[in-house]
Amino acid sequence: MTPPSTAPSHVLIAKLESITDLTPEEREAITALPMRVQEVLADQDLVREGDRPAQCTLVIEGFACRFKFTDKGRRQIFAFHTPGDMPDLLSLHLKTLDHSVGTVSACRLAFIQHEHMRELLRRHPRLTDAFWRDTLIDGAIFREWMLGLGRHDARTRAARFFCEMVTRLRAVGLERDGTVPLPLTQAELADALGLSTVHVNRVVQELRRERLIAFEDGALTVIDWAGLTLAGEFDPAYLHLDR
Amino acid sequence: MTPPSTAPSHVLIAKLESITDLTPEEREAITALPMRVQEVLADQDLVREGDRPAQCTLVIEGFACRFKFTDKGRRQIFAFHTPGDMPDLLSLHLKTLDHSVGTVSACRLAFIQHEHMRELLRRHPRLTDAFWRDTLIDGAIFREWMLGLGRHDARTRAARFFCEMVTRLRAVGLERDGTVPLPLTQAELADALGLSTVHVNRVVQELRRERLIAFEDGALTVIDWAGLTLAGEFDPAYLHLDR
DNA sequence: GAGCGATCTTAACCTATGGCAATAACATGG
DNA sequence: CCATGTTATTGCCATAGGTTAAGATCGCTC
Repeated sequence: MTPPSTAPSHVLIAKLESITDLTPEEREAITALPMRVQEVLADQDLVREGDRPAQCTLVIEGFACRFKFTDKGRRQIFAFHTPGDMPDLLSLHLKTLDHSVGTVSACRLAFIQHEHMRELLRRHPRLTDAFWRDTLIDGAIFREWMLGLGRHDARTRAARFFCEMVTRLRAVGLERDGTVPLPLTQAELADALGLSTVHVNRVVQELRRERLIAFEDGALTVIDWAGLTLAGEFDPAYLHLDR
Repeated sequence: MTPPSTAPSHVLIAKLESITDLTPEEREAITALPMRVQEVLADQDLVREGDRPAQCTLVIEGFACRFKFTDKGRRQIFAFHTPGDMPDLLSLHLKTLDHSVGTVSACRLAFIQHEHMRELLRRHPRLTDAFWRDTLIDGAIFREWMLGLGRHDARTRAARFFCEMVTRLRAVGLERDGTVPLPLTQAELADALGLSTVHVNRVVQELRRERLIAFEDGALTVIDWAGLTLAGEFDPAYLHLDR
């Protein structure tokens, strides 16, 4: 992992500043937030459906996801979370979690007690708005995935997913010369796209064959952005990266 | 339509009290909220994707929905909204709408200027939490629909949808001896469930034949709640009706 | 009460995607 | 270097659900 040189709150500030603006005092208040930092291996559950957490999780490094199982054991992944995201921020207002949160890759995480979050928001109403806005964008992403799950075919769904991830990762500064970290297996992709692993494989290969993307070794490179956005009918408006 | 005897804010208070508790002052502040009431016919767009509304909509009577079209003209409905709901509350923090809102049936609506909402929330931080919580429950419902769209077959999806609507409408007092208003065409149902109208018809008839529901004339009656929840793998936890 | 539009229903046929199973390609640890 | 586990790939066949189109119903309106 990278050296712990960066304060854990930096990624959070960067994330918030990708969707809103912060005053120096607000940045300072966030930096002063008490956090417990911890390294977690890949594929670990952080909180489970039905839990009543007393703290929020902040992703500092690595990928996390939110998911739920069908009674028959089929999994749907609702969201992937990247550095700066708080996958269970909603636990602040929804006492018992209606889905699970887990790591996808090895992660460095920070845990923030609810009481500290509440204190921060009480003192800084504009931060309340910022975090609220963040959860609303979360919801906008859900809707966009719903549109895909309900009305787009497999290829379109995959293409738009790749578009979204590139756009989001770019917004928090994780793009390096056209390449973005995306440490997902095809099985995880399948659970997110509502497809079988076999069909994900077919579709990913199709996108590769069409020279739209390269996706290997946990990294995604867009070869043909115009082509990919066209294939995915992608319009980033729903990400509300207004800045 | 029913006589305008009830103040428009009453449904909003009832809705909020189904998910949180309010003090007398808070109820009063909501009642004092300036609203413009208006009747709207069925199938009218209220706001469209890309709009930048300066007001929020409150459903007083009737059904509204939120939706978006694919480039190829296929529609996905994200949510149905019932009396007490504010389908575009999110416009308070997301300047430009990423989806449209329209009426499903004829509706009585109230419009509240953003500035008045902001003023209310500034004065009553606990109401901020309540409305935030409401948008989070909104998100929880999206996730549940995603699980259905991605991982449940058509019959299960339909059954769980009917379970959800009954539960929600019951929570705001719209159930009358086992029957609930549900003025949706099968085409609208199809757009919500991510199916074709033909297949919705097949599945609805199946649920009727199994004597689980009656669904006609804009009303839904559950004949066999145990059977329906089983068919839909329905667990109302995600609705967070904790009260 | 004839005509019209919306909705629902049924049928016949078609296709995108799923399920299963075998194989390949790597990593990892001993 | 071998054994093992995970992930990716390929092929074959099965099926849920889509598509198209033709009625059937049921208000409405003129």
